[in-house]
Amino acid sequence: MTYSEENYLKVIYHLSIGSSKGITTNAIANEMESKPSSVTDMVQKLAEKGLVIYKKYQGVSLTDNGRFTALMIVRKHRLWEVFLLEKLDFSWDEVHDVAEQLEHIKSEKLTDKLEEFLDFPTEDPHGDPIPDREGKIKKVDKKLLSEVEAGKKVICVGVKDSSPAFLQYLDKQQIALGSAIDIIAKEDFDMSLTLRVHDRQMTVSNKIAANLFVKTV
Amino acid sequence: MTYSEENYLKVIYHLSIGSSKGITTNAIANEMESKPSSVTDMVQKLAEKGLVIYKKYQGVSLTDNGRFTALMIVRKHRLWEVFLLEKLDFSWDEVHDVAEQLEHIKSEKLTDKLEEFLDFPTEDPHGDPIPDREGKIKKVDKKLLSEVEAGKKVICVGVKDSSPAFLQYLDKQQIALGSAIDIIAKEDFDMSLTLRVHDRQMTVSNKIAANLFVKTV
DNA sequence: ACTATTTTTTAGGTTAGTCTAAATATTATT
DNA sequence: AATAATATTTAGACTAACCTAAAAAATAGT
Ligand SMILES: [Mn+2]
Ligand SMILES: [Mn+2]
Ligand SMILES: [Mn+2]
Ligand SMILES: [Mn+2]
Repeated sequence: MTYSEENYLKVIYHLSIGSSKGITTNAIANEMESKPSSVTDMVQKLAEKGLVIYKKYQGVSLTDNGRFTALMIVRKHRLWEVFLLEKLDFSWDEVHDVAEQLEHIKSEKLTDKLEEFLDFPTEDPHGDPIPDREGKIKKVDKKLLSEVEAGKKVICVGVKDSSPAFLQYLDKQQIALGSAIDIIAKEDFDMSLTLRVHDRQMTVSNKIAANLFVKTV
Repeated sequence: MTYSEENYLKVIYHLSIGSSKGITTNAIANEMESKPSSVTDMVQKLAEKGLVIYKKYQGVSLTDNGRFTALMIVRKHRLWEVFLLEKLDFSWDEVHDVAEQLEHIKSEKLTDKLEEFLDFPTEDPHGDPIPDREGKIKKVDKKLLSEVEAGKKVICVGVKDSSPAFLQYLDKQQIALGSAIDIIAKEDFDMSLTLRVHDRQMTVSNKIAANLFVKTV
C-alpha cells in the first residue's frame, strides 16, 4: 500500500459519506488536487486490488476491504491529531498538516499503543469521531448551526471545515468545542445569525454557520 | 527532499563516522541493499543539490549542508525511539523499524516539541547520542568490550549492532544499558570472554564483545 | 610494466505516479 | 431525436528511483 493509494482511499471514503452513489473521478481529482486522467489510472489499480468497485463512466465506491483500509488511515490521522494537541501543545489549526504525514506510518502496535497512551479518545480536536481498531465509528448526533432555528440554545461540537483560516477565526471569536451558543436571531435576507457566546453578542455569516456543528440542548 | 534522498544521506553519514576518506558507491549500495549503479545515479543528484561532494571514482563525502540534513534525520530517528520506548512501552528491539518511518516526518515544530515532551534526552535506547536542534552531538567516551583487558570492571553503555536478534540475546542474558560487567578472563584462542554480570558468571564470544560498548569505571 | 581482477560508471530498460491533449461516452438543451 | 456541452477515458510523454548488462577506470598480482 503506497502513500498515494492510501490518500486516494481516504479521499474516496470522505466523499462517500452522505452520497450513496458512485464517486466521480472529477470529484476525486478535485479533492486530490490532481487531474481526472490520473484518477482514472489509480482507480483502475485500486479496483484490481479489490479495494474499490469501478465500472467505466460509473464512478467508484469502496469495497468492505477498501473501507476498512480507509478507516484505519482516518483512525491514525485523528489519533495523531489528539496526540499533537494534548501532548505536544499544538493548536487545533496546526495538527492537520502534520497528521497528514503521520497517518501513513505503518505499525498496528504503534497505533494501538498510541490510542492507549491517549486514554482511548473518541473524538479528534475538530469533533470528528475516531474509529476503533475494528473500524467501528461512533455515530455522533450533530447538525449544522445554519440548520437550527432562531431561539434555540446549542453547544458547539465540531467543525465541518477544519482549515487553519476557519479555526483561527473561531479562536478569535472565542468559539471552541463545548462553547454554549444562543441563537438570538436569523436574518432572512442573507441567513446571517446573531448569537450570544460566553455573554458576548456577535453576528456570523451563513458561511460560518454552515461550517459549525452543534448539538441542541 | 525525498525519503530516498534522506536515506542515502543518513547512510553516507553513518559510513562517514570513523573513515576520513570518501565513501565508496559499493559501500553505500551494500548498506542500502541496492545496486552500485543506483547509488551512482543518486549520488550525482545529491552532488547537484550541494549535499555531497562527488568526483567520479573518488567516492563521496557530505558537505556541511548534507551533514546537517543527515543529523536532523538521525535526531528525529533517535527522539522517536525514545518516545516509543518511554511513552508507548516498546522494547529496545522494536523501536528501530518504526523510527525508520517516523524519521522522515517533516515538521521542525514536531521534532522540537517532542524533544521537550521527552525532557531533552541525550541518548537513544541503544546508547547513541541525540543531536540537538543545531546538530551538535555529545561525544561519548566508550569503547568496545572486546578491547578492554581482563580484570577490568566496566559498565555497559551502548550497542554497536542494534538488530533485534542481538538485543534479544542481551535481554536473555539480562544485560542492559547500565549493567555492571566484570571481565574475569579473556581466552587467547578465540578471544571469548568470561564475565560476571549481576552476580551471574557467563561466557560470551568475541562477536558479542565486539558489539557491546562499555565505559571503564 | 603489463595483465588480470575488481570497482565504478554508463547505457538502456522498467514501474509508479503524474501530466497534456485527443478521443469517446454521457448528459443536457433545443 | 439531434446537437451541444460536459465528463471521462485513452494515448502518449515525463520524472524519480530503481534494475541489468556492458564499458571504462582503478587496483592488484606477477
Ligand atoms: Mn485532520
Ligand atoms: Mn495523506
Ligand atoms: Mn535505530
Ligand atoms: Mn528511513
